Amino acid sequence: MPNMKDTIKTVAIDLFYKKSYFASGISDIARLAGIQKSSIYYHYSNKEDILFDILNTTMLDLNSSLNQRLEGLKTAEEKIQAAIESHILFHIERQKEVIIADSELRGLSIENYKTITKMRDDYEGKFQKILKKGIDDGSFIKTDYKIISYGILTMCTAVCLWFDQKGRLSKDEIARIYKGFLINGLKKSHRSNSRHQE
Amino acid sequence: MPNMKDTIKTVAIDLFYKKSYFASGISDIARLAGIQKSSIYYHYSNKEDILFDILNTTMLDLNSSLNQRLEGLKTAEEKIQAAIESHILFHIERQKEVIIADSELRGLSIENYKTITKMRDDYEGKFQKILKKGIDDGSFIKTDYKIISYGILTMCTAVCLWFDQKGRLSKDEIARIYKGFLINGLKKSHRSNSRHQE
DNA sequence: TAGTCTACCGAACGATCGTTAGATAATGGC
DNA sequence: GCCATTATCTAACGATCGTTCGGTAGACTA
Repeated sequence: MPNMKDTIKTVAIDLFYKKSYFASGISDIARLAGIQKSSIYYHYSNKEDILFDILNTTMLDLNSSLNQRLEGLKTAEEKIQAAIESHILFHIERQKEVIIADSELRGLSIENYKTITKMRDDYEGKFQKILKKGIDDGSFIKTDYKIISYGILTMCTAVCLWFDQKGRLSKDEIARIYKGFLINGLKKSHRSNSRHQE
Repeated sequence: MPNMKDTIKTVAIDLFYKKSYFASGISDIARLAGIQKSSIYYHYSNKEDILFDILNTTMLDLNSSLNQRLEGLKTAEEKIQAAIESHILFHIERQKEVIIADSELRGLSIENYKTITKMRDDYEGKFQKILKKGIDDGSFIKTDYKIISYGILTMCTAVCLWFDQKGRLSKDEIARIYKGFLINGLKKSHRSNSRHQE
């Protein structure tokens, strides 16, 4: 017997994912939750409040998921691999929510928008810190770590857009393939100086 | 003196980009175009028709942009570099439209949806063909070319989300950085067999 | 048993939605 | 000077939007 607020949130995630935030009505949510639309306002103060609740918990969970995964790791290579894995797995496991988080920020008021983007920027910052460290200590190729962090993050984020539960590859296989490809791209190639190799 | 249909399309691109398709009203478009909302229906049969027009021309242009850029190229490495560059530059030059194309497919009817996704799949197919060729002839590392094609495409697609006209890097620099990173990731690393190197 | 709180309901609010109908003014061909 | 076409207008349509209001059944508290 789950409480009604959770039910509302769950059906809202479903609707926002399928139809987008603005195309989903309060009455749609109410119908799927099995209550009258006015009852929604007992649990949430307005429509945007539902969206914010979804985005907020998603970002919180994403962040703590990363922190947990990074605990105890030392080298930049270990860390970036763990971060990539954490990011990919979260984006598969929480597919609907992260798709909403990526596409519905325009539904937020200015203050709420700032709250969410602040969390996103902090999260990105952790990836950038790892990359910078790896470049500085010579384990990664010299490159623009900010731009590359965007690249890595968006590449792994987009997994949520095409991942198919019944597809050919499991989430762990996808994480492994991407980790390998990205690490290969980050590490010094045969063409550059080979001080660290051989 | 541009014609009104183009004006409508231009302001619609602006609005859909800023506020999303469903949050933008016909009256918004009309106001910005300087006409009454009923006049919209002289040029477009309904709201979705405007969206489809935007997505359709965007996909057509994206495709012909790639075809042009690939002309005359032979090796997989040349081709994938050219394809990456074409993709990135297009996503910077047509920033607003590609963002709409990436997020507003849910606004289309089933038939229109099929038309657009067909074009997108054909486009993706060209990247996959190049990657497969490069893997088969030994110039790229053995990897899952479908998954990697998604990765490369989404990574380069997402440039449109963070690129800033007044930012630190020009579009050509970004294209160069990404090309370098991705090629490095695709080519055999120092750790694998080195038959092709030295 | 009276009062309070929780979780909902039904009905209505004004505003806006996408769309249509019919009128009109300007233009160009015959 | 007449007719058709083009491009726009005003006015209105029913439907739906997010939100608010007052009411109420049931559970818990004193």
